[in-house]
Order: sequence, then structure tokens, then C-alpha cells
Amino acid sequence: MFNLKGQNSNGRRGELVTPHGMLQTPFFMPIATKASVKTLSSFDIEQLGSPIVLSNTYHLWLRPGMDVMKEMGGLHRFMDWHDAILTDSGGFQVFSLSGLRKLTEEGVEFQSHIDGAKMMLTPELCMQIQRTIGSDICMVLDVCTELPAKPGEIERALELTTRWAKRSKDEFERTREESINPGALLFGIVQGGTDLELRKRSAQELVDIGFDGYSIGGLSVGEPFEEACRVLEALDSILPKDKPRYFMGGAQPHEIVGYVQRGIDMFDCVLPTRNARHGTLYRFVHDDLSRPDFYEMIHATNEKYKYSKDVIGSEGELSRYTMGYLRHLFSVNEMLGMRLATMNNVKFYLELMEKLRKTIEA
RNA sequence: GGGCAGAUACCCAAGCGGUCAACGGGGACAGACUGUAAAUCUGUUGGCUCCGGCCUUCGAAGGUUCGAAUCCUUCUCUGCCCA
Repeated sequence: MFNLKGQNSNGRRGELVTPHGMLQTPFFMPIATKASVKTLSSFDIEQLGSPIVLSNTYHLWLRPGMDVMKEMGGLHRFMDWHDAILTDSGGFQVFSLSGLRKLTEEGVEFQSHIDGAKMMLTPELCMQIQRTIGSDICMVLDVCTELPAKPGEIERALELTTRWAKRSKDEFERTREESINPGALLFGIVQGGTDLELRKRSAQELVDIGFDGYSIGGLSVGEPFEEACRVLEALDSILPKDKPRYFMGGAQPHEIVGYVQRGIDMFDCVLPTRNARHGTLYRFVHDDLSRPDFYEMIHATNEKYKYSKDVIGSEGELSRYTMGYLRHLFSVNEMLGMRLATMNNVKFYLELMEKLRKTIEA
């Protein structure tokens, strides 16, 4: 259930109720693709204050596999995570593993990137897997296309996504009662590339089917920020006001500000966690989020931090260590460096969302 | 004292007459990363540059040659073996 509490030029402010807690929107989800936010424990994420993490159907399906997931009582118990979980469907892997899959009406035939085994992921199986995982917010299996795409490809992907969305919803309802998490939500995924007419069509078809929320997929795949904004603006009047809107896969902090202004309620992105592992840290520079330079990205590995006694962050664990120490950890490839950087960046994104929520309320 | 092997850029290490400012690693430096096949990938790593080149380099000093990191001589240093 979604409760839109207010809306203005700064964005939408709401509450999303899931079986594992009520989430204040807009919010950001750290990514735990393979049942772990890389380098962090569930305890760490709790400490950092995230009420939700995102995991992945395709990856958990391959490993540990659904027999393990079933035996261990679902992902919440498996990773000892007590708050909400959203699972992506594997639709992004249609894009990122495009060399290893074949699309048919029936579903996606993946050639496992691990052992090469051929595995068929259908919209129905995708729902069953997410039910077994015990996800709170499930995604329909969609077809995420690359940009630019060959003529007709975006349209075909969109149409297939819609047909799969219908099948997904039917299967989602069919499996509700037997599920370990019957109160889970199901989101449809809007496709259509950067073609506004296709986008509107995709959204309308999904709205006709009816979902608990609407994801905007197929963005953050290389298109310019302005182009993504146009898509969001085109969708605004079609997507129901009383349902949450989820921008899949993005973005950089200043882009998130722009997307929130255009009505987005939910985000996820690998940038904070991946960048952290690669030594790039986010930090606030100004309080005014309308300034494009309200934050900076620094390379902790840079020589200029060699003798730096500045602490990494202002509070908690991060206030105990210097940039000089962090730089050292990265130079000698000590895992703690990646962990501290990840904590810093996840904290940054969570704080960004907190600031945005306050901006809307003000 | 004698014999053999070797000395190449920050380190290791190719090269054995011209296409060599010198392969490949490592290190160092810089950058990229957007629903995670990602602790990954890319670039730079002698100096100067009007970006066409120019200059100085392969232990040292001489020499041979049109031309040497590559061949010769001597020296210095290192390792191994024999006395």
C-alpha cells in the first residue's frame, strides 16, 4: 500500500507499506545482488539506517538455488535481514548478459554465466522464484533493451514486456496463498526506450493490468540525463498518483535530485557500492541540493591523501579513520578499505534521500 | 689467483647489427563505472615539444660499422665453481 502524503516542485513525499516495514519515500535501496551488499553485513546496513535492500532473482536462482532458499526459509532469514527486500526480476540480465541469452515468447533462455548451463526463465518461474525468496516487492520479468537500439527492437521488447507482465500478475496471484510472504507487492516495468509515445503506451498497458507500483526500466543505460527526464515527464500523467514510481538502476546524486523533482519515489544503483570498491567516495559540499555541485566524488587512492589526517566521515566508525589510512588500505588492497568506502557511500546516498524528503516537506 | 655466467628504465625481465625510447609483468600515477559476469576496466609511466618531431639513455671508457642495447677491447661490480 502506498500513501502519497504530499507533492510539490521538489517531489513526492509518501509512505510505502510492505510486509517488512513502512518506508518513507523517496528512498534509495543499496544493492545486494547475491544476498549481500558487497563488503557489508546485514547488521552494518541496519546501522547505516537503510530500511530496504535490493536483491536479484537471476543471481539467487543460479546460486544458492531455490532448494537452498526454500530450506533456509527465504532470503530474510538467510541473510538475517529484518526489513524490506525488493527483488529485481532478471530483466536487467537480459540487457547485461545479452550475449548469453535468447529471447522467446515463452521466456528468456539464459546460458549461465557461471557454468554455461542453459536455463529457461519464464515470467511464471520468475514469480515463483521471488515467492520462494520471500521478496516484499517483486518485479515482473521484463526485457531491458540497450540504447541506441535497432529499429523495432524497443517496440518488440515493450510488447513482450507487457505480455509477460500480464502472465506475471496472474502467476503472482496464483502463488499468493502458498507463499511465505503473501503480502508482497508486485511492480510492472515500463519500457519504450527514449521514445515518448512508446513509453506512454507501455505505461498505459501496465496500468490497465494493474500493479502495486510502476518501475521505469530501460534508463540509465547510456542515455543523457535530459532524455531520461523527458521520459519521466511524459509518464507523469499516465502513472497513477497513488502508486509508487521506481526509477530502476539510477543514478548519480544530482540526477536523483532531478528525478525526485519529476515524481520518482524509489531508486537503486550500483554506483555508490561499486565506486566505493574502486576507491571513489561521495561527499557533500553544499547543503543546497539544487546546486549541481552540491557533492563531490573523490578518489581515495590519489596521492594527495597520502599524509592526510582528515577523517573519512564525520560520525560513527568513519570518524575514527583518516584519509591517509584509507588510501593506504586501498594501496595494499586490504578489504577494510572497500568496506569503509562502501559505508561512506551508502551513508551518503541514504543521507541524500533524507535531505530530499526534508526538502519536499519544507 | 684461475674459470664460467651476468650487469637493460622505479623493480623483475625480453631484446642479441637498422623497423628500439626499447616486448611483457609488477609497482607508481591518473581516469571510468548508473535494475552488479565488476576488489573490474582503461590510459600514462626518460626529457623537451610549435605534436611534425628533437634530444639523452641499455654498468663505465674506448673501438669496429653508413648504423650498436646488440660485435670487439679494457675496466668496475655481482653470482657460481676451482685453487
